[in-house]
Amino acid sequence: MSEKPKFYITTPIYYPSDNLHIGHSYCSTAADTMARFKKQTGYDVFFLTGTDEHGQKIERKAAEAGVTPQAYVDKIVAGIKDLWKLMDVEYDDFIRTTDERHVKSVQKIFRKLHDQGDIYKSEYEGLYCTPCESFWTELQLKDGCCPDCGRPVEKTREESYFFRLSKYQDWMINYIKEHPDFIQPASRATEMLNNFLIPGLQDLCVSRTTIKWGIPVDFDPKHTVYVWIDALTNYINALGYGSDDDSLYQKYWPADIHLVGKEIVRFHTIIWPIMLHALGLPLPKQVFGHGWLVMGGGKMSKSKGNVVDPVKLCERYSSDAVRYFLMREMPFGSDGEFSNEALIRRINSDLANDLGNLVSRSVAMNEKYFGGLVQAPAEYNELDQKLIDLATGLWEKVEKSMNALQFSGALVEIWKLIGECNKYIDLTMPWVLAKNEADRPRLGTVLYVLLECARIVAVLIAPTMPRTPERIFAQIGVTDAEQKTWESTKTFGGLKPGSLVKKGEALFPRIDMAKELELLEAERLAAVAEAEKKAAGKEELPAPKDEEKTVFTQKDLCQFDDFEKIQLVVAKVLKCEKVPKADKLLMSTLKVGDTERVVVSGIAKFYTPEEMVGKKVVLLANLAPRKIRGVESHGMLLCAANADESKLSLLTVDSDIEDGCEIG
RNA sequence: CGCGGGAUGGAGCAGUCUGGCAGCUCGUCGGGCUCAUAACCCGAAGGUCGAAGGUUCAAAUCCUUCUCCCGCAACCA
Repeated sequence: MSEKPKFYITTPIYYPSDNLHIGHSYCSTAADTMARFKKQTGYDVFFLTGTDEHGQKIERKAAEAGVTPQAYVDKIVAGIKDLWKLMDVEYDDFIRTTDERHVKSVQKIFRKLHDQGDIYKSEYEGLYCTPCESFWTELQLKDGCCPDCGRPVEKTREESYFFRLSKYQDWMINYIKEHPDFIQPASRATEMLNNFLIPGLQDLCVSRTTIKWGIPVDFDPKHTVYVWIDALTNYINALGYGSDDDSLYQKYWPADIHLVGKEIVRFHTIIWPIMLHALGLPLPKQVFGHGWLVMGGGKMSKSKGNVVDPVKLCERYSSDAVRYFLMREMPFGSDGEFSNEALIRRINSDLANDLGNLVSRSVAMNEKYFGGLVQAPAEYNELDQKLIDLATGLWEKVEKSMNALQFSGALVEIWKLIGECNKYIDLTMPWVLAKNEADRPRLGTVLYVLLECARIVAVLIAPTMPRTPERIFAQIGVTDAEQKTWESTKTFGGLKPGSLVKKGEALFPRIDMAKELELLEAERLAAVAEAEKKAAGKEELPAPKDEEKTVFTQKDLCQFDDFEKIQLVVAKVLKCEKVPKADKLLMSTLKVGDTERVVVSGIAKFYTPEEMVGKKVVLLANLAPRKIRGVESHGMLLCAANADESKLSLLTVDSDIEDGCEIG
């Protein structure tokens, strides 16, 4: 018995702080398509996905919802699993970082790295700048002082465990240079080397004492394992690495492909490999960083109402259509724009007009002219042969593209055959042949060629569109398993004469673009209104329900003397401009009584310089000056901001009062 | 001078590594066909390939400089 070659592919474990959007679907669809393709071409495939459930953000979200973190993620994860089911993402395992198996293994790995000296406890002696709230390494210090503010750094009592990334830096650089296929697309490798590796790696903080929702360090329980070791090791923990039964690990590791978004390439190509190397384990063969789906109006965000919900799209247009669009629209690896218009255009032209209509007309003619009975082909002429050669040679081109993860390229090749088939109908004109009894054999041959091509197409699109092939088979009269194998596309004649074709409903009904866009736009507006209503409700009524409450945690008490030190005054904005080479900073010239001063604030994302001018704002006047991006800032403008800083509001005075007035 | 990516007919993209008539899809216009989901097939219009300079018999492609866009990093007293 010959062993099948193995293939292990993973998606990132997604962060279930909220429902997933179309970007996550994109990544998972790609992984699923690849997994299906490999299965179809004879591999023993293991496809892993999952969720990364720890950390502060989820802790906070759960508190806002008034439930435990576990209950919170359980609910989101259930939704994620439903989504994958809806989209036919067929994983072999779904790992959750709250799984017992994962927790145990993380603790074991942490301990092992600690015992062998790769993880150490640090005290930060002399390396903390209190005003900057930043830790610095020896290398970063300027003349022994904080490189940011130039003030002396202090000691801190806060302790953390650190992973010795720096120790492996040179090894990592060499590895990347010697394995050009390790990071794909190749431009990402350059980016990693120039941006992070060559400037030098810092040791990585791998534990926190301030976060409670996470995996405790078993030999030092006041520490919680911080994201890196927790999240990244899922790829081996899911296989049972280090457990009583590590047979899956033995069989499938190292991974053939880690599919990741470009934003996390860095973690997967620097931190993760070094971790594995330190553990004495082999590295994944390839990390592929795919691009993002960007919206016309910029990145997706709730308040813009441009978050695309894959559930809605799949329900409306079928998951196969959505999967096709995602895989076809942009070359894998680069960014692509998502729009409803583009989606509908693809569905209409590629799926309805080209593929759906081809099947429909071929089947209809066979029914009309032969009562549905598939004819045995007579001799093939030159025209037939050309089409046949194209069809039977297609698998090779598709394999080549698919193996390079060029999903769109593979689909383009398949659609060339579909196009040629449509042309073939025009050239052979079956409806003319049908008029002449003598042409019956020729007519039968033409229709056979068409139906057989449809069969080949159906087999080849299966990885991307798992449902459509069966619908095509049902119409063209394919019933046997061996007519559906990858192998069967290499020779012409899989379709059996004497089978019965049967016209079914349209594979992909045409969509009325104008009407549909209008509908979708109306829905979008409704969603925005909903979001705004929610946001407004949040401000007016402190806590209407268990929904979206802002958590308030009171800090340590402060004495009146402490408060007395602070000098707040009214200031008038005379002039305001952007700080060059900084997107978040505005530089305002303020009038305070008979004096003027310049203050830099991180509010450029929320206010334009023009609208700042003339405002009467609240200034913290006696704050020590600080140089920011080359500009000396004398004080701070008071603002209110929510936790994730998606909203910010400048404090102004309620009625007209002169600048310079004290507040207190 | 932080790092990287991008600029190609109305829209979206390929081609750039390895120079050799500028290509694809959608849209527009004209024609054909009637088997089919008003679909399909053929043809046409439309681009000085972001700008300038250079190398070459020949540049979208190689070199230099510049402009604009997008990510990452930095920045939020």
